[in-house]
Amino acid sequence: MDSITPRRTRIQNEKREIILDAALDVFSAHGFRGATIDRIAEAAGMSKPNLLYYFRRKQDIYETLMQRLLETWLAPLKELDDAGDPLAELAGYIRRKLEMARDYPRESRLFANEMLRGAPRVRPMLEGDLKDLVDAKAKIIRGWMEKGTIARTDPVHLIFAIWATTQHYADFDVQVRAVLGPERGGDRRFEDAAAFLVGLFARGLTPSGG
Amino acid sequence: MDSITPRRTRIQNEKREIILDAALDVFSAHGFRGATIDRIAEAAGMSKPNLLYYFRRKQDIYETLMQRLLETWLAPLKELDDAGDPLAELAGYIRRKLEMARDYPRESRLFANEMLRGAPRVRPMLEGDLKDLVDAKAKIIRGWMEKGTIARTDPVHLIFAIWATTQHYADFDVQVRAVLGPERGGDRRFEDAAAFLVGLFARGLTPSGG
DNA sequence: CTAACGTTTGTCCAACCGGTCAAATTTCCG
DNA sequence: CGGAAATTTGACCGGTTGGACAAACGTTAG
Repeated sequence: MDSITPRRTRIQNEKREIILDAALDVFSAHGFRGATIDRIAEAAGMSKPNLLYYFRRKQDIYETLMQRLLETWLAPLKELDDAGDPLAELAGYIRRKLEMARDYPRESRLFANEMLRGAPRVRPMLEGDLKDLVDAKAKIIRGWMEKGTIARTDPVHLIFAIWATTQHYADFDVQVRAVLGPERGGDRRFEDAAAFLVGLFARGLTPSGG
Repeated sequence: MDSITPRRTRIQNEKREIILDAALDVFSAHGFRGATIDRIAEAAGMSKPNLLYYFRRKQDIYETLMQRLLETWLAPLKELDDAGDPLAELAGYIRRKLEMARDYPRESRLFANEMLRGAPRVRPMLEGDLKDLVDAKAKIIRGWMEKGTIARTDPVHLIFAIWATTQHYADFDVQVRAVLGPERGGDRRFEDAAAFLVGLFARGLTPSGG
């Protein structure tokens, strides 16, 4: 990447943050094509040309957003610790991912949308950084399996399952709420999900016999 | 709904199918806004006005598609049988859903996209038919739990987990392939996923003790 | 104060897009 | 065959959208 970091004024830093936050709203709700510069500008409380003064093209906003997203997205997995107790480590990972689904649903949906579209803007990083990280963590998990601390299964598909089940609560939020109904679909739903998922994976990963 | 079924000629039936298939391609790849009538018409091998002769508005195509999708989407869950062996029934359900992710990825992505956008066109049915079906099947699962055949957990979150893990292989296909790499990301991936998921849920649902 | 620089906006434009329409062509059926 | 109905298309239209631009306005350092 470019090593030149453009000098930015105080106002530039502030406004860029405001724009990025507004853009996250709009992009995550409507997708790249569905989001218009006008809407983002309105959400950011400024005129369209003013917004375009800070980001020259719509793509630039989206790419900046995506770049940041990817960093924060991998953070929870990075914390998975070889030295910790396997089941506790995995339970902690599930909880962290679920908290991200709860606290950063916009980011989750933005990411999901990019994947649905075939990851046109981030495929190289999926095959690079992401694959490397997953491989490294899969190795740790495989180590635990070989020691017999957890049941023997496919570590990569296990990671997929954790991603899928946790992100589901952000990406398919409407469906989750609709099916759970007004009571169980309220704030409780993340605690219920955490209890269920931690239980499911714990039992699913407990070594069967000897 | 309208009880009047419009009379259609042979050509109308054929062309409408061609259009719907082309539209499924385009909508599932680009979303509603990202899909243009021109692209759908091109994919269907006809001119734009010709396409609009069969479907007067873009929305009509989308809604027809969505209506059909919902029917086929719920079919696998409907098959869940009270009288069958609980673990075998659930394993069968997982396999069926995974086969759908493999054989109908466009439908899966179209549905995922609709959910991501907040289900603007199908929310009523989520709260109606879908909720009813899930409630009914959750009752069956709860029955099995009370009989002690499977472990006691939340049946609805269990269904969510099955949906999430299976659809993941269609919706996040790019990511799955990228992380698995060229070898394990080939045709094998669905068999590997099936083996992993059936195992995970089987162990996760086996009653712990007495 | 003032010149230079940073910020903001009204106006404009070309491309795109959903949809219309009338005219041309093809299919169907007696 | 022949005419009516169904099908197909080129041309067109109005609205939207991404983005350009220059002029106006604000800020700040010397």
